[in-house]
Amino acid sequence: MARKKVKLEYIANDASRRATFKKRRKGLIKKVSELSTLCDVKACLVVYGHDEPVPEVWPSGADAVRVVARLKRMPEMEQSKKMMDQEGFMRQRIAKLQEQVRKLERENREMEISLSMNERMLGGGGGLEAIGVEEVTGLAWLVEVKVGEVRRRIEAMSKAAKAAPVATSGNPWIMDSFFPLN
Amino acid sequence: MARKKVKLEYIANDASRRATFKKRRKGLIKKVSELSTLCDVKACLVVYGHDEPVPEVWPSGADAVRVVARLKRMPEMEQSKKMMDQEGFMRQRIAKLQEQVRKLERENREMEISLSMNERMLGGGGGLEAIGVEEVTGLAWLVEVKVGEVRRRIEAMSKAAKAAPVATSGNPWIMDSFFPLN
DNA sequence: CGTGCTATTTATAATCG
DNA sequence: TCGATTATAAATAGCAC
Repeated sequence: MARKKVKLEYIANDASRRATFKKRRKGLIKKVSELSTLCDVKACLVVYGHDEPVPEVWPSGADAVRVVARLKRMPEMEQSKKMMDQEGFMRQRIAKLQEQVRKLERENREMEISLSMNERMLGGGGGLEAIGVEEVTGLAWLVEVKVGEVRRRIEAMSKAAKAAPVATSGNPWIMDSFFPLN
Repeated sequence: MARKKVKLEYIANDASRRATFKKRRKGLIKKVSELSTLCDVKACLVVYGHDEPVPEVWPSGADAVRVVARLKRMPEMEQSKKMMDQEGFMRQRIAKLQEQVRKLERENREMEISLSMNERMLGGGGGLEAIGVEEVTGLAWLVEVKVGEVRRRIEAMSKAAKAAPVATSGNPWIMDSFFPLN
């Protein structure tokens, strides 16, 4: 933004790129802090330098880093969903298990609702751009519970598989069951 | 940065603050993406809006959030019917089923506790401001830990499967792809 | 409340020492 | 390579609808 308009693409020239990086990162951090001050909102910026071992973080590291780290891992979970998804492994016996689990899940859900931590999020159906502090807090617990359920199911599956392996034609672990796309 | 120089302090005027927030957050996100593009560095920005139910996250904030939402939405688990089961695979699973049910029931109890804790945090008549980055971070960390547990569980299953192979047409067990360590 | 539209303030790309 | 300088590109505060 100065003597010349810059194209939005990778700056090949090494020196220029590094200079630009330093300047812009500095400006960015300033901007974030300003926004936070002016509007009193929580915000976090993390910038990993190519050669720098420790990323630049605002505000003071630890906390922000963890939050961001977690956030960045979420997409991986999405991948995990696809991974385990394949074609039938064990299909019919679990019906009853499902029933009971579902029942318990329903109870869980009712509690969740009672916590009123989500109609907004779930309501959008997909227009989720961000999570508020309240939502994150609520979600943390919710996720914990859900993850716990999944873990237990997996445990059961593991034991079952060891006890009586079965030949399958496809990929057995249909994770969509755990992480439905919709 | 315009008609008048702005003081670096909380903007008391509600309307002005909101307007400024929207404008600056937008600009900030643009800046982050530009830096990332120009210098090819990893960066992440998270902005929690006060009134905004949804915080803005860059990059792929939407995706991350969507995943969480999906977890939360995990209601019916209809597809889970396909999940396990193949040909009479788990038969005496009832026992384990019951065991799982017990565990889920325990979870319900735990959740009730969580619920009360959560209410306390969220309570106070909209005193959401009371929730600091600390709390959110802690919860986020908890979730991360839980997710890690599941991942390890799945890895263990993967090894077990290799030890006692099951005929498959694909290559279902590349868990590292699903749960990259990094 | 959101949408534009300037007038100015900032952020910076290029340059210089 | 690193600041300091400067000419421009961007961002945006205050207004008008």
